[in-house]
Amino acid sequence: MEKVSEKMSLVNQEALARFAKALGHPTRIEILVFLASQDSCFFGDIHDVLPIAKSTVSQHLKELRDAGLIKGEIETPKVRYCIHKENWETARRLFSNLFDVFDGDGLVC
Amino acid sequence: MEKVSEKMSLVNQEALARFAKALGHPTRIEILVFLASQDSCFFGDIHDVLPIAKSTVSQHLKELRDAGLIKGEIETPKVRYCIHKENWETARRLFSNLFDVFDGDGLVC
DNA sequence: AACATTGTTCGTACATTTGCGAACAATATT
DNA sequence: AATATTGTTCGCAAATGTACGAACAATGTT
Repeated sequence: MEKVSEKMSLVNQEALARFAKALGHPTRIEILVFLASQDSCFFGDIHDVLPIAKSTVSQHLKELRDAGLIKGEIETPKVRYCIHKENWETARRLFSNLFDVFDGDGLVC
Repeated sequence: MEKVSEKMSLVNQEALARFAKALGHPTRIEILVFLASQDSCFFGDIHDVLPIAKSTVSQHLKELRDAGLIKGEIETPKVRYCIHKENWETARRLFSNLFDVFDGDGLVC
């Protein structure tokens, strides 16, 4: 394992990979986009726009929660989900740093 | 499945999820960062900086290739890998659009 | 022709992910 | 206390992902 460029140190690889993994399913992207575009975001609303079982929706939400991209809080008897603002910004920055690592003017195959 | 916001149409969800999935492993992030920071990028160079079997490295490279993030071309007897410039830009734009969908000034849980 | 170098592919083993329905928990309503 | 509502959790099955060493392919070198 060699030393890497300075730019690379801007990329927390483990954290980035974890965010990316959470984003790595179409349904989860769809959930995030829906959440990001909604003010109200109960579980039921999310389930209504997806063609899959509620248990599966719940599982995807759990993964997004575990990854830190969303938050869920109980408003009995419902659960309100929304983007986790701080971590969303962190993820944005990590991805931005990753894509900036490649200087497009360099050598290309 | 409801109609979604206009912003959402900027996010090609399938393509984005596919890129994200490819990015969803620390080793693949490491490979990409290494590639992006190198002019020369033979398979062996990549293998040298990773603590895993070459067959596993080859597999990760294949996934990155299949996702379109990198290109590999034979320079006998070596194989030169590098970032796939066009698709890299596409991915950058897709992620950027995704993260921009969330307007941080909206309601938060 | 044998051998070395460079990577890929194959076969295997194990872990993780995805998806579903059924069962469950927590609270509100009759 | 039975019922209804809202989501989560459980248990299962099938598919995918991860990692390794061995075998292989393609070329270059003795």
